[in-house]
Amino acid sequence: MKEPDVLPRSFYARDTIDVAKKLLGKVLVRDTPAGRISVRIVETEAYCGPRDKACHASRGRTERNGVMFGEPGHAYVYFIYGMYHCLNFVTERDGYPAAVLVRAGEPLEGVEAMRALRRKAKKPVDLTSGPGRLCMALGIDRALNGADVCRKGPLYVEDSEDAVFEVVSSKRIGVDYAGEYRDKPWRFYIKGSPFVSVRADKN
DNA sequence: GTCGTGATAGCCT
DNA sequence: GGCTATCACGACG
Repeated sequence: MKEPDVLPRSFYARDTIDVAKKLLGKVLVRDTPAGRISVRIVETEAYCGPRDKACHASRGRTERNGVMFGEPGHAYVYFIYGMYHCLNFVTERDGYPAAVLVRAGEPLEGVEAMRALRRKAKKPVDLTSGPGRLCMALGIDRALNGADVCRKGPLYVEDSEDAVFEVVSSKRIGVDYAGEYRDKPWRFYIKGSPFVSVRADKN
């Protein structure tokens, strides 16, 4: 069996909504000293640059969101609600601040390692169904902010065989403050996947 | 099963 | 000082 390719920088260096859709079904890999953990990405959201009021970059460049202003194909990891981390991939051209939030995955490899990192998950489906949960299960924190995900390292994304699935779009979660951008249908997930986040069916 | 609420701290005004 | 790209828990039934 041929080794899967790591998604190249050109994959991320294009329209953010495109990237968000195309990431569905791809394999997110977390290499740790304790072993390899991987999930199939089943849910994403697009945050489309300075005009998108839901995007952190809409209030200008800061220490926190600086990575988003840089080269595509890097991880933008931030801390939220005083407790959780969220994982994003920087998109578009260098200098244009946009990113895709990875909201949920389907566990593939390293399930035991994920369970150890997320003792509170009662069922397998609770391991990675939500942006905060996903980061817990994969041991992702701000140490990985800025990491290059276009080559093998602690964090990267592999291409996958083209599986057949239907993509559903809906409003993004938790962005009610974003004015006219609140209702943009920039959340995408794999139809029927039991691993999408808990608020999946709200629209 | 669904609903409401509290936790908790970094970030920005 | 207010807000946040969330989650877990307990109260219901």
